[in-house]
Amino acid sequence: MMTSVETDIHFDQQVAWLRALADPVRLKIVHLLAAEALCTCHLVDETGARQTNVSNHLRFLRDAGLVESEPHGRYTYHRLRPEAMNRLAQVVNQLADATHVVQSQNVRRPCP
Amino acid sequence: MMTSVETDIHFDQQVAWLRALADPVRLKIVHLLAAEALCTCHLVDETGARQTNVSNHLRFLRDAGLVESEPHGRYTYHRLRPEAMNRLAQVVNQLADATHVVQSQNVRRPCP
DNA sequence: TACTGATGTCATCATGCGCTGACACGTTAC
DNA sequence: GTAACGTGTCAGCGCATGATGACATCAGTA
Repeated sequence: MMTSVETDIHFDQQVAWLRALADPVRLKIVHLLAAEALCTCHLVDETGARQTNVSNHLRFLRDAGLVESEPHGRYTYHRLRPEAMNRLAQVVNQLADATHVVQSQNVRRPCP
Repeated sequence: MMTSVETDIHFDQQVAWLRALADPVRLKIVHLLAAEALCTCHLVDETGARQTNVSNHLRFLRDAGLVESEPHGRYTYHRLRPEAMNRLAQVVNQLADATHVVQSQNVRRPCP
């Protein structure tokens, strides 16, 4: 049984993940990284965004826990973190599943 | 084989869904609606937000295609749209699955 | 060693987002 | 019919977000 603090932390984590994905450039980056690990310069080419902007977005994604980065000489490789992507998928799946139950059984709270 | 236009529409739809969920109040509303259909007044009570703010958020969720609303006398019931939640879940699942492949096979693009 | 290249940090700015409150409109209760 | 209630729209405001460019730092090359 989750306490209120644990629930809040988990909820805030969900918001952070979703915010991270809610920007077009960042979502594009995540789609690209879902196919292969890439350097910043690859992401700059693929997205068409300025290098500094890509760097800012990657910072955001890292802070949200979705991406990890690793220096490789003068280059930096970025990849998605599977466990974070999994947990996000779990949340969304639970919402989608619950939505079906609510609809099929027409669950609703009575009006006051 | 999707054309570029179809891809863009689909991508924009993803961004719209994610933006809809990326606000704390809206995510809270979605969690609540995943449990049961609710009136605006219920959502006002549960979220603690102003009625007009809840109304604004519901407009946003409807425009994103995640929620549908239906008048019920002086009340309005809101519910999540299962097909939209499903499609969102699919997108996130695909990203999570692909992430595992990239990691287990260490797929990466060579540096320039 | 000097120069080039990749990348991240910092500061700044314009725009858009989220919140608020007045108000209009439809429904319900008396 | 009138008043109360529920809700959505509109307009306005303050702040956060996303983009930009200068610059610093580190790695690679000649």
